Amino acid sequence: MAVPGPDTGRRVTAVDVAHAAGVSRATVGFVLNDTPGQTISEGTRQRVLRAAELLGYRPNSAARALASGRSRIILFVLPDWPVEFRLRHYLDEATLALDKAGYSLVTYSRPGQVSRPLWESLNPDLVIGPTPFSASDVASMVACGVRQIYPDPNRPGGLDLSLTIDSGPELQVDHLHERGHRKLVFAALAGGRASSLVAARHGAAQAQARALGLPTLDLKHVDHPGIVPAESSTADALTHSPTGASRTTGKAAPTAEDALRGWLAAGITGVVAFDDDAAAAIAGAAVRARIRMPADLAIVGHGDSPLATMFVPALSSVRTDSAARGRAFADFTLHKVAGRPLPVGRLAPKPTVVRRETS
Amino acid sequence: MAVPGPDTGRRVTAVDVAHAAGVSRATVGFVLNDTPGQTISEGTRQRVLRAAELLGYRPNSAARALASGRSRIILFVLPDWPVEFRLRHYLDEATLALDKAGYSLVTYSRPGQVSRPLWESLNPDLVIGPTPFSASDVASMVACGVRQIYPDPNRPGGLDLSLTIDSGPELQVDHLHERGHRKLVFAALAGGRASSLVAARHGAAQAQARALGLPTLDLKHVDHPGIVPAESSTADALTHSPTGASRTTGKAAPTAEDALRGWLAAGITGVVAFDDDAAAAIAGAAVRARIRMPADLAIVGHGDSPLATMFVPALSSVRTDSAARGRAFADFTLHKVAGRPLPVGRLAPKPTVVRRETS
DNA sequence: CTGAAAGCGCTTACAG
DNA sequence: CTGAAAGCGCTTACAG
Repeated sequence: MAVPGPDTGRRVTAVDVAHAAGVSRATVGFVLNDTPGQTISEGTRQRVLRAAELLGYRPNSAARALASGRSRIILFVLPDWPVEFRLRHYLDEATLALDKAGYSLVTYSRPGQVSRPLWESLNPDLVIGPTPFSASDVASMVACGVRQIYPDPNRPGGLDLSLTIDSGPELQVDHLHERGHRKLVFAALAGGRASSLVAARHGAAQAQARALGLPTLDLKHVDHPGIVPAESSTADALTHSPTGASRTTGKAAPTAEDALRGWLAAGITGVVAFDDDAAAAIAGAAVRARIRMPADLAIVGHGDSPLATMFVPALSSVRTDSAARGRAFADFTLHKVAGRPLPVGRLAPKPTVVRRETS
Repeated sequence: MAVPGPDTGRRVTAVDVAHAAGVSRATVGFVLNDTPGQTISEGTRQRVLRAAELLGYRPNSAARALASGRSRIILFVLPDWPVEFRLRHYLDEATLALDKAGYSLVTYSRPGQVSRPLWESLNPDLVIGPTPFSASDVASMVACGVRQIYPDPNRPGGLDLSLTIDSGPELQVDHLHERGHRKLVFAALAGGRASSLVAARHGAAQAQARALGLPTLDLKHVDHPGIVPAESSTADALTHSPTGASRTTGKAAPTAEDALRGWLAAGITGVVAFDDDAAAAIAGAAVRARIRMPADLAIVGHGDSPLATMFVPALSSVRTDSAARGRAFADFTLHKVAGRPLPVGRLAPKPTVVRRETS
């Protein structure tokens, strides 16, 4: 009888390990899963472990999922909007922490209408995303046996663990305030798809401005040719031309430089940018308009992307500890799948302002 | 007897559908899977389809995978290096095309040493990555029953479908050549992790320079404070300070501006950048050194990232049709899982140069 | 301390 | 044209 192994075609199963170790199949499972409530003699344990190692045994996860009813897979549905640069650190840390607990993290960016969303083929134990799922998505997940969904469709209103909001906007406002700026605007790129996130960050910045006794902090949209607009929001759009010359716009939109000068004329001296892309677009327009930074206009971005250090002038920006947030995410997830209540008083990692040349 | 459905806790199975449609369980499978070689009467077919629809039946993918031995999952292992901005378009298109054929695409960025790599929990039919897998990874995949691995570990040497190399470097050289530049360098950021990709692109650029009768195109590494170096490559490093003032470097490295002037003094007028980050770092140094672009120095990036349009001056860059490449990837994958040979003469989508202000 | 056995929900020859 | 039945490789009460 050929011993199954890396050489033969057939995959090694628990039966093979049981044979090799001279025990029953169930015992193999007990040893390998550290099943509680079983008392296995140390000798048996070692024999099983050694046999499994020797044969290169890997449990078949489909069989395991079918028998146990749990896949040990966590599905993370990525947001629609461009993901921040540091998401990878975040996910790497979360993956590591979940792996230690025996879970696998799968990230999913769902394009348009697929016929089989990933939760259908993966049978995840838990699905989590940054924004609420549509009713039909929830129904589909439930039909696929997903036990836990976050944000919880039964308690709409918000995430238990905020993946999208940090205290960045507050910090941006504080920073500009400390440096003597009083009249601020909140600026985002027109055509970005993260409208809910823009609104949330703008709201947070506004609240902080109010708390500091500053005037109302308006939301301005900044056009940029590199960005394809999703919906036109021409109201307060600021058009930016890459060359300052080759403009073919039909509408008589003000040039970016003119608009910026308008801001300055209105007494605005500080810009809270939604993200570093918006900060760069505005800083670029300021460079072309020969507006001095930070003397005439101060700008603080959000995300601390490579763009912030690359840009000339280098962009001040808010940095978050992505790795710590990734671990917090894993922590949240593990508590949920285990059905344990979340410990109270856990601290979200605090972001910091990295000051560079624009503030 | 309660009819199982969205309301009851129990998940709907094929047995429920069979009951509702008044047929056997096997027939349900035949209808839903369009099993070839079965002749089902139209009436039966419709009854089954309607019952499945009504009950919201979703096949249990774990059971299906266990019984059939195929998971219909494709695992895409992301490269180690920062992924290009347009990867998302690429993956979205690939996901869509694979979905149509009944397959799911899962992307995987593996952090450090996890105890259970994703191919262990997913049982993918095929694993594909941009660079060859280590021997231990291959062994692990084989032990987990992965049938197909690309790049093929048995035929080392390269990908059948190039995910990493396009004809971008050739185009960059052509573009600079057309615009009258003769002495060029190839520049990458020091500390980037994509060393194999840097070498490949540099090689392609060099070959094209040779074909055009240009002098040898050296590889230069550019330091940038925003990038954490993986390995030090101090040999020909170019240090870039974000403020031009607050430098605390111990070593007496030349300033970025000085180094750039060195290039100019050596007669170099064109830079083929590995990616847009490298292009931006060099363009930024040029701005600070008051070197005119493209009059004194022309730069062409690669990837056409948002950075290229954001930067001042806006960066010329090579753009690839990511969506078309994503479809080509799906096509490749589907041929492989079906065991069909790849049609010959398929064309990789051709990239183009987007000329902006640096060339 | 260990094993025999049922069951998870499918697929797939095989038999009518 | 349709159904009865074995089998995929696990987990998990249950019985010794």
